[in-house]
Amino acid sequence: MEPIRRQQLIEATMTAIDEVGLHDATVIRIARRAGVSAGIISHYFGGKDGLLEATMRQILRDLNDAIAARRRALANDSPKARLQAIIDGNFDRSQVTGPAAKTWLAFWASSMHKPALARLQYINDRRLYSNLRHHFRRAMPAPEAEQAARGMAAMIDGLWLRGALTREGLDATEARQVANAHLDQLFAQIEEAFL
Amino acid sequence: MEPIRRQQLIEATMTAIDEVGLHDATVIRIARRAGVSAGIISHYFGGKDGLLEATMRQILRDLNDAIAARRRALANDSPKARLQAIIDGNFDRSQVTGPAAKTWLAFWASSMHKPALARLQYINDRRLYSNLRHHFRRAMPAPEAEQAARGMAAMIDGLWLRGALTREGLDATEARQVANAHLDQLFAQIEEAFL
DNA sequence: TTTTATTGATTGAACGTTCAATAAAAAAAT
DNA sequence: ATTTTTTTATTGAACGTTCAATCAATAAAA
Repeated sequence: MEPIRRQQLIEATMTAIDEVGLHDATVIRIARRAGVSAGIISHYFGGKDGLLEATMRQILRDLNDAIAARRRALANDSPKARLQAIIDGNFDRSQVTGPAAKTWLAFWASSMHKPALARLQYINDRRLYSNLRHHFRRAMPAPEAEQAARGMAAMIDGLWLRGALTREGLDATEARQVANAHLDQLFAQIEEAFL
Repeated sequence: MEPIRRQQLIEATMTAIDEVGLHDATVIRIARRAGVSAGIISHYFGGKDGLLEATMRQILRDLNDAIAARRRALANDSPKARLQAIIDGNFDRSQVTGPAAKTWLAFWASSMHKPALARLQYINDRRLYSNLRHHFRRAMPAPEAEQAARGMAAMIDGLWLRGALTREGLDATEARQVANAHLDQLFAQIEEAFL
């Protein structure tokens, strides 16, 4: 029963946050969404905070899985192909649906004052930046690679943030297009520097 | 008295949100910060929501003032110079201090489910995008200009978001450097296309 | 004296958590 | 195979807390 209930409650949490925001996503509302009673949340997650943390972990896991899948599907492992896989993974379907997107943004804001969430947030931020820098580093000098990684990380998060705020949600195709155009520019500039 | 109290309470709101987050920024906490009693908030702002909306308006006004000031200080009005003014204005001092940055991010998340804040948010987003597109449009064809504007807007917001989440706060100098490097690339590519 | 500004105790609503009671399932005993 | 016992899963009312808003009382200013 436990794994089933946990999954149901995590999904209900995302749905509730998508519908009414983190502040109004009460335990009763979440429990009703999942078709159970409020008390069960404390039973399986120790309390509301435990459920919220588990929900954020789920979202981060989904994101990493999406990126890993794209990497595995790669024919070559050129720096540019690897970077494209990271970009595409970040705009993977599981990440851009309303519930996941709004839940993530809610956690982003919340993590500023909740150490447990801040830790998860920090690890994920660093991983995105480190991965980007590592692959840029194979194609350009270190200072340029670091700047490129910072810019690309910001653009990905920014596209994602702006998408979460629009009524229609994020257009993943368009977001990929913008980010990949930027990637093309960075690599076009490298080739030019070698001529 | 009214303008003084309003200003005090708005500043106290940002400080409180910076310290404990939007959720725990209660009227009593804000009032104590401002050195007044809780009841005065309803008296001057009609309630807590009114105070929050006024605080967001203040932040957006400060941002627009910063951008306008940079534009006025401009020697020439070339597209690139105008775009640089927008970038610099977005990382102006008043925007990158802890209180303003965290308050803004808190409102960003909150605006997903509060129509009053969403309206302010939407207007500001559109203005940034429209301004960027307008100036890019003077230097490149429309489709490219739109894509460049989307990418630049995302990068600005992303740098800003990532800065708000780091413990040390946003490094404005570094953020400007990254955004301006991207701008240089966009313009370098234009010149190349004309050769 | 009249108007304006401010207080802070009170009120009612809503929240998360707890826990005794109960239902369902599994195991053991007959 | 049937009954009894034990364990596991779940409920929802009750509890204590916290919040924003209210408003009669008071102080200050005009």
